[in-house]
Amino acid sequence: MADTSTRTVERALLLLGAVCDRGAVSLADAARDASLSASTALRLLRTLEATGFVRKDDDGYRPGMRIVQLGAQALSHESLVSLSGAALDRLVAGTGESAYLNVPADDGHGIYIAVREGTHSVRHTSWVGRRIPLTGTAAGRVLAGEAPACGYVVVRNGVEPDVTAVAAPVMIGDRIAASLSVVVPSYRISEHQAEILGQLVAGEASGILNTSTTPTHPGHLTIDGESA
Amino acid sequence: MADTSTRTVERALLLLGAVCDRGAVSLADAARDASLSASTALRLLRTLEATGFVRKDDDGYRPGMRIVQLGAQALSHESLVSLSGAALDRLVAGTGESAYLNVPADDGHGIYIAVREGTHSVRHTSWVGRRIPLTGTAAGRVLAGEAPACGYVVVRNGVEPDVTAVAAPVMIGDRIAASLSVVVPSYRISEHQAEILGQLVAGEASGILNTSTTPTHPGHLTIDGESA
DNA sequence: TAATGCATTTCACTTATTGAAACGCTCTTT
DNA sequence: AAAGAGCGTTTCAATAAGTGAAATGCATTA
Repeated sequence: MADTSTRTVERALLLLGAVCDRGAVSLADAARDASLSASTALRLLRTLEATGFVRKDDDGYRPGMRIVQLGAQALSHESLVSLSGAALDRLVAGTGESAYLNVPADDGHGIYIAVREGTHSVRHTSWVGRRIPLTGTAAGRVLAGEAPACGYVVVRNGVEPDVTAVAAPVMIGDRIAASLSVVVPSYRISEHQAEILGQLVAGEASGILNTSTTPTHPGHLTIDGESA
Repeated sequence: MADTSTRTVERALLLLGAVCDRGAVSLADAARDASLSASTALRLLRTLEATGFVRKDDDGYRPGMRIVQLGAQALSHESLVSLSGAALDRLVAGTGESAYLNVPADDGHGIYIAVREGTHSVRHTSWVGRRIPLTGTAAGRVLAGEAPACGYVVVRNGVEPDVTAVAAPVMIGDRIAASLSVVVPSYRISEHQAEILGQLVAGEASGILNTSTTPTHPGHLTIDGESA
């Protein structure tokens, strides 16, 4: 045994990842992806199939019901959604604008996994499950790892005209777990205010997975003479 | 080797399921859930942890980022959501009412994984990710396996007053994969019409995973003098 | 027809998994 | 305070279980 990991399980999970990444894989492709011999890959895929994590049809192996179930559970359960709830609430309370949490989905896209609508009567609106491209959006650029040193991204009038999005990464260790963002109608926010908002969002984002740091953000930001 | 399954992997996936089911488990609880010795459970959970499928915090083991990722991928990728897209569209086109797809989530609940809003100005509304109880809702009863022989469930004024829900199971083999449903404001649909709608929904539901059967549903249902 | 690629089965090798036992720890009970 | 119970963790010898090369049959392709 190498150190403290179970090779068989690692390989099976690798295969599971390969199947989910490509949507539909042949046995041979999956085996190549995971650098396994065909016989080993077959055996492991069969186990994954028997447990419902993948399913097999004419086009090869596909993600199965169980992974959808567990993913949906993890999505709705505590995990990031509940962990980020307080931060989202604070952002809405502090700015009156809509706040979102996104995670990477299939290649080139992310999805909304948590939503808090703003309190302004004119506000940005989206929904859980919505897909966004990784390019041209603030949240997308954060998920793509393009956040600059300052820790946040501001995109004015990107794929959605008239709106300004401010996003910051939620890190889990050294990986980007999600993007926390606030989206504002552009007419309501100056570039300077967007920078300040960026710092606020970045602060909240870094606090989400830090149970140690007590969230002591003043968290009040006045945009265009309106406060919350 | 028993037949054609890898015990180690099966056990690891069992643990993964246990963790996702409960949201947060101690090592001992997880081991009990999966009928494993503590040392084995520990080793497997560490492998799951190293691969990002679970994470460990002060409260025990929780679903990790990777399961959220893969679940989101499977959700957006082909899988049920896209497979059911055409059926949902047909239901909305044929009835003007909102149509939904639900899967089981954590114990006693299901969640919406696909949504098509109806075209009537007065219509039922929900969103992807929303949780529903398994009791008192048509979709829930379907997911709980309570669909009668006729193949669909009608619930009038259940947990949500004033609405009538009609749901049918989407089967994958002999298991219930999801619930397909149409939800209508009660004042707009008679009991007789609800039964007809039930047959329509049941027909669409059975067709979702049947690539063989060409979807040849007339699919036009007139409710209360309005047609789509 | 031959050649290539895939899915599948078999099987001897031995590697990697296993679970009981023991340890330190923190609570709770006596 | 001492004893007891439960948890997370580590160790280790036994052996159960996973491994991959090779062989097979079946499609496609040249």
